[in-house]
Amino acid sequence: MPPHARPRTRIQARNHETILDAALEVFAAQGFRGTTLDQIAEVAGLSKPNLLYYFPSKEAIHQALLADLLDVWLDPLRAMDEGGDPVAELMAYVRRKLDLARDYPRESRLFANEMLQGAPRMRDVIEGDLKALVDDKAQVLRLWMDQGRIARVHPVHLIFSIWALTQHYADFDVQVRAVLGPGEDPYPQAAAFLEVLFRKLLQP
Amino acid sequence: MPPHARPRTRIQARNHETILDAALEVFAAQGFRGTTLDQIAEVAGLSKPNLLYYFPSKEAIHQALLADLLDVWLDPLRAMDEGGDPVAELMAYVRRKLDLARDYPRESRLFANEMLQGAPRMRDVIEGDLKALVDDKAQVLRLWMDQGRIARVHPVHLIFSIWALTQHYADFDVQVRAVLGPGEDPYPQAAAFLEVLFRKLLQP
DNA sequence: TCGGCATTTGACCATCCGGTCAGCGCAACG
DNA sequence: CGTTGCGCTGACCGGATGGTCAAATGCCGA
Repeated sequence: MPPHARPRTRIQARNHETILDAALEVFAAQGFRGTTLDQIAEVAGLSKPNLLYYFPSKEAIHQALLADLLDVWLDPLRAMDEGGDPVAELMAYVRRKLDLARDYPRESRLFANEMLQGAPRMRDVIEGDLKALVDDKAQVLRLWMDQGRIARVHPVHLIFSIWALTQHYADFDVQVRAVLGPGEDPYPQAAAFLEVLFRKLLQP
Repeated sequence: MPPHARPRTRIQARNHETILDAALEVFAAQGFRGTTLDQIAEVAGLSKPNLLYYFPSKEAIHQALLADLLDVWLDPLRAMDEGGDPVAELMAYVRRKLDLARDYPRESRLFANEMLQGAPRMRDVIEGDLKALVDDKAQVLRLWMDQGRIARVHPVHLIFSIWALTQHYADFDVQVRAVLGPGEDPYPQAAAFLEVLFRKLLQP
């Protein structure tokens, strides 16, 4: 019987991972509908029926990727500590988010694809966990603003701006590199630029 | 003979437009591979063979959309005038770009889709016209910085930041609205937020 | 009114796609 | 050494998909 539950043997663990990695590659670039099982199979170096031995359907592979995604994605925001120094906490968040964009661009693009399509498979999480977390952190930001420790701006749009500016480097990588010219590494420049931008913005 | 050239009669003009509008709708949400001619046909209210009477292929419809796109997209940047007041010019660019995101979100998403896929059908334009325009405007920005009229930051990343922050509201519309809560119009808030952000960033 | 061209469509085709299934090779174990 | 069950595959299926075509319909000027 196909192991549609969590991996149990070593072979299952390895192939599970191989398939998810290949699927991430293709889904991130082509979106859900644009991706075929054959493409995933080829990237994974496995046969199509073998894919379906480990996952019950294309849907299930996609779901598995999305399920893992949001946790990793929101971790840096969760780490923002009310007790720390406001500017330092926010700058650390920006830096971690930019590192995520650099180190996990495929995950960023998978997420972007889902958003572009109207989040048909993530609505619940977005309106639930994500909104709750943002509301929570927005309260922290408001507190810091009330205390005069950072400038008063719309706290949710402040968070949006961090998302937009960091994910842009992963999602629009081709454009960024084409415009900067070959040989330029965008990320150190981006880090320096965002450092200045947010420091100025937050200055009370 | 099918009019695969530019529209000549009134009917051709109307149907050309109807098809492109419907195609924009679907391509923007599903990407190129994820879109089917049947979907476009249904949105357009035409039969599939009729679509192919006006365009030789699905590719051709997509190409037609992309060809129109970049011009509209880059117009506000082109309008940035070396002779004007630096901060006013940049703020006007931000505002126009945000208006574009609000009024033409489908175009923004079509572009985003293309970028996510690695710009397979736009590489040339990106590396050619787009890069040339950005290089040109970056020179203007450097001049303004040399004159001490705006703060010194990486000019290309400054442009990136305008793109990222404005397009985010179109591309991630679902997320933005879900997090802000129902009934909130993101755009006035975004306009106010970006006004503050860029004014502070540009302050010498 | 009528001839001719523009427009539209139903039927069709080859290919692709997600998914199924019977069975093969093989290692573990009695 | 036979059996059992995991991992894997070739062949296949029904439906979707991009595209074709001959024929039907609509529109317009002479």
